[in-house]
Amino acid sequence: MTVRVRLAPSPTGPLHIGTARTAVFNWLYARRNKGRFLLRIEDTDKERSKPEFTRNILEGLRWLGIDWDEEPVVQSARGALHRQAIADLLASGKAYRCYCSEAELEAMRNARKAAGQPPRYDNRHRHLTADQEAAFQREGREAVVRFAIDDSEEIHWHDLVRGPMAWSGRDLGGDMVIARRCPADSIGDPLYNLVVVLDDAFMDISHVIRGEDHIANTAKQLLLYRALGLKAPSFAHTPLILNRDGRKLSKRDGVTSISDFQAMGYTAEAIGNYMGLLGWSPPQGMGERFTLVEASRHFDFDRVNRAGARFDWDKLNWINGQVLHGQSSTALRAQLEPLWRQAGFTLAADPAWLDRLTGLISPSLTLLKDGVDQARPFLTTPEPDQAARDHLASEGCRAALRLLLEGLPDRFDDAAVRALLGQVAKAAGVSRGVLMKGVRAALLGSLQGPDLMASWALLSQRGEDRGRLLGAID
RNA sequence: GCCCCCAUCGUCUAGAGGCCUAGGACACCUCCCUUUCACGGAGGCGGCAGGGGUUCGAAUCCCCUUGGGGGUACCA
Repeated sequence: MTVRVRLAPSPTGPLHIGTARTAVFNWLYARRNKGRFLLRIEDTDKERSKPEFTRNILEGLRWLGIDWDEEPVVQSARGALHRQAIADLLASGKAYRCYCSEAELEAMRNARKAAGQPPRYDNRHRHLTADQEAAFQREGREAVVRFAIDDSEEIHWHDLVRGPMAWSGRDLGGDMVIARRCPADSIGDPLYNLVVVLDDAFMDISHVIRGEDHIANTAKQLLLYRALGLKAPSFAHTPLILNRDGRKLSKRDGVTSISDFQAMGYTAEAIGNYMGLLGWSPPQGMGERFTLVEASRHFDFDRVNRAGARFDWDKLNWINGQVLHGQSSTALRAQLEPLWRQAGFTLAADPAWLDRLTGLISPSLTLLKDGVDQARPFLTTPEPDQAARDHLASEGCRAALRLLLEGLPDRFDDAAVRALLGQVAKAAGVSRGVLMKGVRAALLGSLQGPDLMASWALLSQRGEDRGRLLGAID
């Protein structure tokens, strides 16, 4: 059987990390099984759906390296088909019109709650006589369409992640609404559970891979598949991504959209790697660092965990650092350059020099944007911070720098400069450490940073060292 | 309330009855490298929620308890 999976985001917000992780699992499964990964834009919530969100979602997926194999299906374009299916269900008696008002339903729920029973619809309009219906219509009452669910119904499926699953019809909340309220002579907007079934069948989806928050929906949808005479796909319910408090990660948890992570300087590779690690574990010997393409050679549900996974910034940061550190200076420089320009740095014409600078600061990067602050003292004239100023003002420091300047060779030479450093420290009566720190303060305006000799060499190549040393002593 | 799911170091996880004195990664701590900060290297701290079974033997199987999560929409 050909594997056909899909991601069905609703464009009511930017691509969310949870949706992206679902996308990753679907994509991984499709690629692993030489199947197809499809997209369906669920834009039937007209109020909240926005084209810019669709764009954001598509761009985010592309950025992550998640490609799709067919033109995305747009759900709103299939409304007529959905309504026809509802009409058929109505005609066959599997669905019916319910004329209950919001207030009635509300009262029903409250009464059951008060009686210590689960709130649910009591199916009171399931068997209305023609006279009763006519009476409601004369009153001008609008109706929703409900799909009948018998209490005696026992629903079973084999979940690819969780194994055998069972659900009872009586726990589904009563006959389910499949079309919104509207005048009783027509059919209102088709609702989620019905539409998903219709569209998944239309797209010939073989495996539905989604978060475990959909488990109850699966029970309802299975009933719909049967009523509609459609073949049900296999289901895999993945664990949820949890926030710091162990609850389902939501938009309210701060940074949760892929575009935000991107803007913060996370690499697509790191995000993909980390999402692959949340809920799935690579086979022994594979290690924790992998690209999605690598993971796609091994992905299977037997290594998908059942418990939710807490989102851990520390781990993500570590992975991102690893990705950055593993990049060639040239590749990294290419990504840094736009950020440097954005920061207003004037870049040297010599890309080789920028490559060397990148190589120097690379190990201290966690996020791409860290490269801005790290490169700043090299690409602009630094303003010494308090600690640097204090050190320069310390006993004998400036005198030693003056002495150093006098002996500095025209052409920077590592060995010669090291030797000179020793001589000068001795002559000036300061420790080598004090001198070195002084040089660092003068050159870079800070007491901490990358390797001093390498930094110095870099600056001297741009003819920047002498002036900075001079500037520090007067 | 009701239904469902889940349960190994602080976090992510390995573990499919003896290989477990429970392994790895992140975080944390110590040391090494180093003028400094990082990076890197070497160590360390730290866990099978509890109770019953089953078995010669249980982190692994079963039951109960506890805890956590999800769902209970005329959203998706």
